[in-house]
Amino acid sequence: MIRVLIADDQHLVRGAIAALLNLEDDLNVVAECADGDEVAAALATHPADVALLDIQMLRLDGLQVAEQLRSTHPEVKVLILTTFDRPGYFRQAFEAGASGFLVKDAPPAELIAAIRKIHAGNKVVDPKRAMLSVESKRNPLTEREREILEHAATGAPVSHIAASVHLSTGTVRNHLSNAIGKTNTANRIEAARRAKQMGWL
Amino acid sequence: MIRVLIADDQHLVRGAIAALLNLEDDLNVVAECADGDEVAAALATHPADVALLDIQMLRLDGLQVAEQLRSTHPEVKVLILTTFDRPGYFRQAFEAGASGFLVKDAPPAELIAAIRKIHAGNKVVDPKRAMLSVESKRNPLTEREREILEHAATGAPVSHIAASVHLSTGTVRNHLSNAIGKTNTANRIEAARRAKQMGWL
DNA sequence: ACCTACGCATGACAGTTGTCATGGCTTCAA
DNA sequence: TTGAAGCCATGACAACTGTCATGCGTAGGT
Repeated sequence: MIRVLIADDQHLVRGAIAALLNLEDDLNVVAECADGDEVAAALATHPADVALLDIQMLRLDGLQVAEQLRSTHPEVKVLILTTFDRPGYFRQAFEAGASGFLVKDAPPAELIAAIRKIHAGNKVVDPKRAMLSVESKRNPLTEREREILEHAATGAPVSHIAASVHLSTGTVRNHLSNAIGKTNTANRIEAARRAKQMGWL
Repeated sequence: MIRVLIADDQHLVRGAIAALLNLEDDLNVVAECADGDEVAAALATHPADVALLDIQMLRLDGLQVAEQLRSTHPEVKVLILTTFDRPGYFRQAFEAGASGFLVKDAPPAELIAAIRKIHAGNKVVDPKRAMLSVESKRNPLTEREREILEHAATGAPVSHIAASVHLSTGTVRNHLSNAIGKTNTANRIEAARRAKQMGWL
């Protein structure tokens, strides 16, 4: 019997996936978490073999949880789930110690198969995605550029960004200009979009 | 036995919800659709009592399908499902003839209860959301403003927008300026975000 | 027929943004 | 120690953006 933990911020999806998995004779959902920061506590009372972690969670995202589990619960295998298939996620997932990576667009049978494979000690890798990942480069943005780009994504003018980061407007514009260059885009908005898409943000 | 159709572009979520519903003795998932434009065909071969429609679908979204079903299959009750709880969606759902509206964040039991209520001829309304909806105004944007704002959301410069809409740059800027005014924001980016949030886009 | 709302367009002005050159400061590795 | 890389800052220029006044045409409603 494979014990499964599910972490996903959408209650309905979480419950539905649990129902799906419990239909399998060899799978048993032992815990459900609405956010990443509940995972550790859940594992303490409900030990699991495989953790299904959604990337998009409010307080602590799936990648961070995976990173955490690697040291605190190395016996728990991690399968990262995500709604959006961004190139950077794939690499980040495995860097964080995950054993598998699956998009929510995949057929249910694939999820079930993936859980079994992972439990058996194998990695679950989509060849197509793996190829893409090789091409996608590592985050070229500096800490500051990331920080400022995040503010820019909200549409805030330079003056606001500068104020909230405690920098001069000139410096902010320099950082933005750098980010625009590195993302190969034409303005801060596209830069922010691209960076997010690449998983750099 | 209540026959249910599910339309959601994420295969895993679709299948999982189906599994969840099939656990109930009085519910039976008779069809699954990956996009809104498959619903009509599915209903032709698999008549259903209740249609679960996700708003976010690529080719034909849940609201459009609801609108369509109102005339072509008035006997099918519609329950709109959505990931994002935007004020405008709620109103739009009922304007499109839906019998219920549920966020994917709701507990699974609530979905099941909602389906039964709807099948019994009742409307499913979350009181909190209904209150919000009263306050939220109807879309004040004109067709053109919407169209241009959508382009602006991608970060494209005015010149690009103008080219792809076949207008002069001056006109585009006027439309944007109007949209910015109507959304009570400071620039096109914030305007686009606000409009999306309000369900105006 | 008249008013209103919408779409389209220009031109002009001020403000914001992207780029560049340049310089000073720190940290880290060769 | 020297150099590279990052961070911060100025100042200046060109380009882009938001606003406003003004005008014309078309459709809808009264």
